[in-house]
Amino acid sequence: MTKDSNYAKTSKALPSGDGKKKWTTLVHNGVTFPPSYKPHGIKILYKGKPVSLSPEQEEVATMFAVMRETEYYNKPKFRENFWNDWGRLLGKNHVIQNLDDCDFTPIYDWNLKQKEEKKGSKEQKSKQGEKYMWAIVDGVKEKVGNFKIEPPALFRGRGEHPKIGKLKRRIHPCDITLNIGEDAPIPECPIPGERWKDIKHDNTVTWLAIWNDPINKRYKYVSLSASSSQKGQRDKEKYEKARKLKDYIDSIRATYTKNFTAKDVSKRQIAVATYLIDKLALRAGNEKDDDEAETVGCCTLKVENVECIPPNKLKFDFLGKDSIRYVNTIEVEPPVYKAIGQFRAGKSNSDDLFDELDTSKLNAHLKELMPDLTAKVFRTFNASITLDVMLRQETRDGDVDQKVVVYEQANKEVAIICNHQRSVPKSHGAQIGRLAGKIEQLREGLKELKTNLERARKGKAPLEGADGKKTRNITPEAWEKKIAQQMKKTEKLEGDMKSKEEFKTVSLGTSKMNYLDPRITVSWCKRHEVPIQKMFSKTLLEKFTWAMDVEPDFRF
DNA sequence: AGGTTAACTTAGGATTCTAGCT
DNA sequence: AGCTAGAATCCTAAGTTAACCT
Repeated sequence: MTKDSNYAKTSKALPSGDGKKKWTTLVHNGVTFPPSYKPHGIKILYKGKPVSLSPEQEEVATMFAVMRETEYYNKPKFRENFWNDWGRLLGKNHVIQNLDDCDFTPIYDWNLKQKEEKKGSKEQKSKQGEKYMWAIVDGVKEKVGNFKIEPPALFRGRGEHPKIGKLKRRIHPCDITLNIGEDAPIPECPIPGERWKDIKHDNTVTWLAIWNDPINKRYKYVSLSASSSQKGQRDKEKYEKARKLKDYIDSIRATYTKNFTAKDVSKRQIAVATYLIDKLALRAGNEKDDDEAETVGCCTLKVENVECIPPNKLKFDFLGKDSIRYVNTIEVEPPVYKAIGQFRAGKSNSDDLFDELDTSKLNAHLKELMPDLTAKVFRTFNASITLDVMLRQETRDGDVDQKVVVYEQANKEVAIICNHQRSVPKSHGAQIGRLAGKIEQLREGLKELKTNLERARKGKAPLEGADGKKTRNITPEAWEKKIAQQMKKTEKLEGDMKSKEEFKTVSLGTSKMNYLDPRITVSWCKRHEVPIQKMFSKTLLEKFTWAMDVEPDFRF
């Protein structure tokens, strides 16, 4: 027992997850910290003249300088917030009086060169930190997820976040509370002369370390990796709950359909909101503070986010999680159309569509329909059932690659339902260009082949190739075969190009990682003799170990 | 009843790795 | 062998949920 630690006893925890016991023994080595700042001494220019900076001022200037090629750099809010924090470090009487007269090019160039040099000498990928990588939970060695404490940086919030560009200060051991087994040795603080904030022994929670985020008023946690049995267990429970929804969904749908026309507005709003969450896989939509980006989910939809298009279509247009835009026009049952019209009536654009509703009321209602049901369960359900049904319907006998295409098609459908997007890859334009070029080349080649076919039919020798090479003298049938091959090749490339264009903003990974019950994929692989390695990367295989022994006839 | 806090899941972008090409 | 596109992994922001507080 190490109850004689020098650390203050923490007062009883407030809400702590579900309060259930998460482990019996827990041993780990704490966390690591980024290296302290090494000043480079490169001077920036102010109104064209070099300026010396203190190491602290230089560190923050460097964070800004290296972001020159990012979208953030020219955002007024980003510059304003950065200048606020950096200006404070410079002090009121500093030579530098405004940001726009600063030229960070010397530091930017220095950084480019550093990166180049690092690439050249790809040494030191040493396994330092190896000991931090593992925890022992109930006697089992498990991987730790994120034992590296976040380095200081300029805050990169998504979308129009009011705090972008603010300095996220360095985290020290005195910010970190560790959670560890009572009998485990307390990890030595990795920074000499410093000490942890606190040590806890709370086995009702899963985190190993916690600190307060300096930018937003929220906690950051260190916990086990997704491959741990603890996380695996939770993951399985999540999918089991979503499967349970299958038994209730018909009655839930009947209930909300009936309530589309309820007299009570609140009841009607709950019905329509539940419908949207079910049909469109919308997120619940919690209230957000003024110091966050303005995004919405179902319960926080504004009047301006939903347009009624006669006779019975709704157009949704809003910024959701991560400020990703959701645009979708759907046809709805007339009672839904009518209800939405009623909710919009007499309000201004920025008013709440569901003024009688919030996530706690909604979830409270869902719990009456099915034990432990919450809004997010519908997303999991929708995604997984879609994959299960599509794979059963679409998979044909054939080669593995064709089956994988079917899977990706289903995966893509899910990603679209869930609105999982990515930004267009930088090289997308070039890639499309290259494909188009190849297709053009093939078409030219095709012309030549056709000419030669005609000539062969007339008994003439083939033309000299465009590349100046002599072409063999072959039969018309052989030319026809070549032409058919070439056309197939062209069609394939055209297909590639079309799907590349279609997929350019669709992100498949998020649903695979978080929404698709891995047992659907594993059982499908077993039924169709597709190696599971083809579907899951190494880390996903580790995350989904709990699903690997599923029966081939598993249905979600 | 509504606000706050805590804990855990989900998310896209950045960075790093790797396989399949010249 | 060296390059590079795309995949994999890393990073950390931004959601959801429920219990507690007032």
